[in-house]
Formats: sequence, structure tokens, C-alpha cells
Amino acid sequence: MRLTTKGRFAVTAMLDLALRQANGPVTLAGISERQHISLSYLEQLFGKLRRRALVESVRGPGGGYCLARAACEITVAEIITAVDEPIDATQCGGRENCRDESRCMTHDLWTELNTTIHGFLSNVTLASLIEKQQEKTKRCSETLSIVKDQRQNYLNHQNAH
Amino acid sequence: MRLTTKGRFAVTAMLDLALRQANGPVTLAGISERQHISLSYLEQLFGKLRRRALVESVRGPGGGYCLARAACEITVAEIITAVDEPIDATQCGGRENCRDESRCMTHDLWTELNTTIHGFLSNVTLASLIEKQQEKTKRCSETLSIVKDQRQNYLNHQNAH
DNA sequence: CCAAACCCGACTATTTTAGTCGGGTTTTTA
DNA sequence: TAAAAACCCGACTAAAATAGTCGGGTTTGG
Repeated sequence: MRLTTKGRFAVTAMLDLALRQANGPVTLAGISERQHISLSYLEQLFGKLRRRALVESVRGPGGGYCLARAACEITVAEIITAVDEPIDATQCGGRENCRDESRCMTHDLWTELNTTIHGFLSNVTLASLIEKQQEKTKRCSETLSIVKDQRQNYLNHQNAH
Repeated sequence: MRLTTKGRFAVTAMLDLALRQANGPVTLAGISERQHISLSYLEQLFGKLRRRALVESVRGPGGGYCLARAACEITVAEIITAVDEPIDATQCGGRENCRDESRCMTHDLWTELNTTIHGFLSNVTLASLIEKQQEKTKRCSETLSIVKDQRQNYLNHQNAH
């Protein structure tokens, strides 16, 4: 599993899609504008996402893209592997380079690391990302209202004098 | 934390060093030969490893490199960050690219992923890699001796006829 | 003093990344 | 039915990163 900005762009774009698909298909032009990713680049990415059945396209005017499944059924791991194709993880896929004692020691290490990364990203869905963000926004506005209350109290107090 | 072949080479080389340092400093020429990594490339890597105080050098004939600490005190994470320098993890280190709602959502994700990877690799030391390998070799030779026993039994049985 | 080793900065070929370009095709709507 | 909005797609390309090489040092044991 490779980790590049391509994968990050794809996750960002999918998130934008997830947040807006309520009112029908979302256009790439819109995503491009909001997320500042070039249209042609998005076309490339969404071509792959469609082939991997993570999104569905609607052609013609009024068209765009929708998630192919519910946001809670799409993991970040899937998005990343869709756009950053395989290219084998541990390099020495049985061939060369692996030598002597050091061979299997590092080999196993990279395999385990890959499993770890993949496991982590498989546990994160678009829905869970959105949810986590909403929690944070909520806490933020709660804090804000507390601050406002305190300010009001202070002003009331001042006026009393 | 970046994961490149440079980091993998460094780990392999350090492992070679850990396994051989018992009889004094290990030369890069030796590591180069055993692990098939070019001498000049090793010099580059060990320059960085030395500056990060993971190895110590002994100059002049009979010289070479030693681990600067015990093998159980050197983690894979340290080796990798020593050779693959920083370059910020989450890209948008506060600047640009991060926009609107999608901003913090993906941002936090990459930060957490980095923490996960770093955590994993910080728990792996040179010593633990060697130990794990030895266990495996041991299990291997046990299996081998069982197979040999069975073969002997079979042959004895044949001779009885 | 010489050879074995480390030391180091500058250079370079290759690959990958990020993205453009120029053409399509499909479908809605006026 | 024509125009326009959208997707579709392969080929190309500039820039950056990677994975090294090269050519000179310096240090030190014998």
C-alpha cells in the first residue's frame, strides 16, 4: 500500500462527494472548484474509482458522480488502493535482493507493517470521518456558547455597578 | 515518516552490522558484499546514521562501524527517520490545500496514520528482529529433525521385511 | 609512508508524480 | 435536432524524488 498525495486527493474528493450527494449527482467541476484539484486530474482519479465500483457516474447534463455504496461501507483503504495501484508491497516479492540471514527478517517486518497500515485504513470509512468531524464542530460550538455566556455574565455584572 | 527502499536498505545494513559486530568494527565493504548494496550508497547512509548517533565509526585500517548502543536500544523507526529525513508528514502543514469542511477531516486522518506507523516501528528493535528470526530458524530445525526421525522409522520398517 | 578504511559534496540517470491536452461519447433540454 | 453539460480516455509532459555514482578528500595502523 502506497501513500501519496494522489491517494490523499482521492480521499478528499470522495469526502466532498459524500457530503453533497444528497441533492443528486455531484459534478467533478464542483469538486474541482471546492477542493482546488484540476478537473482533468479528477477525471483520471474518478475513472479508477468507477472501475473499482466505489462510485457510479451519470452522464449528460445534470449528471455527475454518486457513491456506489453507503458512506459507512466505503473505507479509506479501498479508495487509496483504487487510485494507487498495487506495485507489490515488500519489494523483493520472492526475487533477488533478499539474501542470507537478513532476508526474512526485514521481509517479515515490511509485511507486518503493511498489514498494520492496511488494518488502520480499513477501519476508517467515509462515514466515520464525517462523524468525527461533526463531533468536533459540535464541541467547538458548545465551547463557543459557554464563552458567550461568560461574557454575558461579565457584562451584566459590570452594568450592576 | 516516509517508507522508501533507502530506509529498507538502512535497516538491512544495520541488521548485518548488529549480527557481526562481536568481532570488532564491521567494514562497509563487507556489508556491501554481503547485502549487495553499493559501497558509495552505504557511505551516504552511514554518514546519516552516524550523525544521528546510531553508529560509531573507527577510522583507519581495521576500522569500520559499530552500533552506538545495544541492539535492543535501536528501533527501526530511528533508523528510517535517520536516513529518510523529515519533509513534514501531513503535507498541508497549516498552509494552503486544506479547505472547507474536508480540511481537518483528512488532516487528522493522516496525522493518526503517521502515529500508527511510527508506533509500530518504534516497537521493533534490531534485537527483536534478530530474536524473531532465531525462533523461526529453531522451529525450522525442529521440524527438520522430526522429518528425519520419521524417515529413519520408515527405513527401519522396510529393512524388517 | 602506504594502504585500508572512513568522509563528503556534487553530480546524474531513472522513475514517479501530478497534471495537461485534445480529442471523443452520452444525454438532457430548449 | 442542436447545443450544452457532463463524463470518458489515452497520450503526452514538466517537475520532483529516488537511487544511486564519482572523484576527490582525511585518518590511522602497521
